[in-house]
Amino acid sequence: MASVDTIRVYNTMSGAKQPLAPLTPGKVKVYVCGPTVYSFVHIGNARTFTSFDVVVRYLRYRGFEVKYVRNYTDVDDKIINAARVVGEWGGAGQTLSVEADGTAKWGDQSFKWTTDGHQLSLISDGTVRAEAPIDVGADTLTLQSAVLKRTSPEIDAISHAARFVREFEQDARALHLLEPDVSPKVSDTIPEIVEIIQRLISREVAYASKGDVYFQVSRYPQYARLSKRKLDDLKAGARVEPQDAKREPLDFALWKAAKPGEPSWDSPWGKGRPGWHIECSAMSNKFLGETFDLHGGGLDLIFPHHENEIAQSEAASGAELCKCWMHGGFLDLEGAKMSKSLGNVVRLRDALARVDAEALRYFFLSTHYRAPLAFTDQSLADAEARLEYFYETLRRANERPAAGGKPSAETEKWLQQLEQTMDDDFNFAGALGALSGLFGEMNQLLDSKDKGKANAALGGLRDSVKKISSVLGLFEDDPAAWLLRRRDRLVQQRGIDVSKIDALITARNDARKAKDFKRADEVRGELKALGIEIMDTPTGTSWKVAADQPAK
RNA sequence: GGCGCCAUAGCCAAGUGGUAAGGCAAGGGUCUGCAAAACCCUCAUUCCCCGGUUCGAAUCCGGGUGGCGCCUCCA
Repeated sequence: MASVDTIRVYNTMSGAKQPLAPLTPGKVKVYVCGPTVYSFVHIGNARTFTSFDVVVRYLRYRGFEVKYVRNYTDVDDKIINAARVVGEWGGAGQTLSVEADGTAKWGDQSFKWTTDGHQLSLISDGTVRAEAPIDVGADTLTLQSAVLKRTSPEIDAISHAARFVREFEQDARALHLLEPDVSPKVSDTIPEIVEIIQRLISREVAYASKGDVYFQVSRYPQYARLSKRKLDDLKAGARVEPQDAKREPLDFALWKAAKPGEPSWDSPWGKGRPGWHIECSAMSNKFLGETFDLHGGGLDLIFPHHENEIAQSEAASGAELCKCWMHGGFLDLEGAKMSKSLGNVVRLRDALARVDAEALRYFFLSTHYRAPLAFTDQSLADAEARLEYFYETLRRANERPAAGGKPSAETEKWLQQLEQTMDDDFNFAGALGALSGLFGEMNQLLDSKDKGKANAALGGLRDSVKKISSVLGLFEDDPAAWLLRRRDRLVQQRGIDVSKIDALITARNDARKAKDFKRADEVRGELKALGIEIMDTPTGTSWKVAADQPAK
């Protein structure tokens, strides 16, 4: 094992890379902000989770014992709001059907929807088509001046959240995300949350007011040092809702008094539920202690989520929350960050139906985790084509006798390059460069005339690829199976008639046997016109779907 | 308005003081009955523009221009 004190990580707090230097040598404690489970996760979430998945995998590859915690926020305004509108709403002779998956139907029109708890917005083609104010107490919606009453039983927020925890788990498996060591939920952490809030009150940085509890930002002078904001600037933009029981505009809720129909728990301040940020303070403290090594999340969590987390945790414990703050860059869709309020969001599940999971991972790894990444059909198609190259190479390598063996000097060089580049703040794109070198070498060996020598070298190379595979979460499938599955998917997407292809290939091979090459080439042309490429190999003729158009 | 990030070939993208990784596309070649795949070669005297520091800058500093993000829920 190479020296492991060379890993450097960019810390948002300092704005610079720093040595990893774990609190306990050889062990790394990682906390990643997981999904708020109000609906299906989108590909932007998926990118962030994949980034930290690779970070954890790499640290383990480097010999660290990693404790990886990624939470589920299953108690939250967005969940409550979503659960409240999901279901059937009737009136005016029409039915509004609001589905948990984020789609809605009004008559024969289809929409995506969002809600802020006060109104339901129906969106199509990125434009809000209708807004329906919600009358919570009366359980009615007003859509285009028609008053709609709920006609299906309301889903409670907790089971709505539980469903999307399961959906997330399914997506995570499909994306080959490692299971974290602990995946805590807010609903399982209420006592710890209450306890930390009590401590904040006793330290006089928090106060109870009308059943709510607020963190008093002015009592925590170090506030906003992660986002590097000036308190005066924040005050200028702070919102004060009339019903708020806050002392000062910047104060934020640790505990919210229960409103009718909301999930709630008993507390010293009456029935209520945690505010948005406190759960991460409680969960990280419960499973990783007062101070841990790495805290990850998307760029957009810096303010206010992580800022508030720091304030709560550090005010409560008096200790530094974490040594290094890592933030993943956004995934851009059509030149802009995906915006839920406009409904231009691609769900991970939909993306996985179109493109191979490992191709999606490869795409996520094609640039540095902190840089923006544009989600386009072309880049996805490129990723899948590249993955096909890797798998084709591995398939060929698998046909050789499985001879163990030491990695060649050449292989060692590529491995070293991969480690060097990953050591420098997990440079994914750099790692992919080293990967290309490795596969180039493998193909050279596979093409080599000196089979004995090649097979010996191939053994060591294959082991090296396997190691890298575990780091990147790529090439986890059987190569032949992957290639076949991809072909099947393309066949289905393009509506290709396989029996026709088989017949044409047979016809061509008959022609070839008869040395009628003119006819054989004609058949090749016919197949080409169908979007099929054929390969003559020593073991027969195989075919694939030409990748001449982006995967749709 | 406040704060911050980014700008490298036709496209995607590494590189943060020592003379431009890698991928796609393109052109040439090897192999092949012909192809495909694979492999080899070629493909940025130059890193948005203008100044400055330095023996030396894509990399540091100053000033522009262009794009994006956060400041409200967001991965």
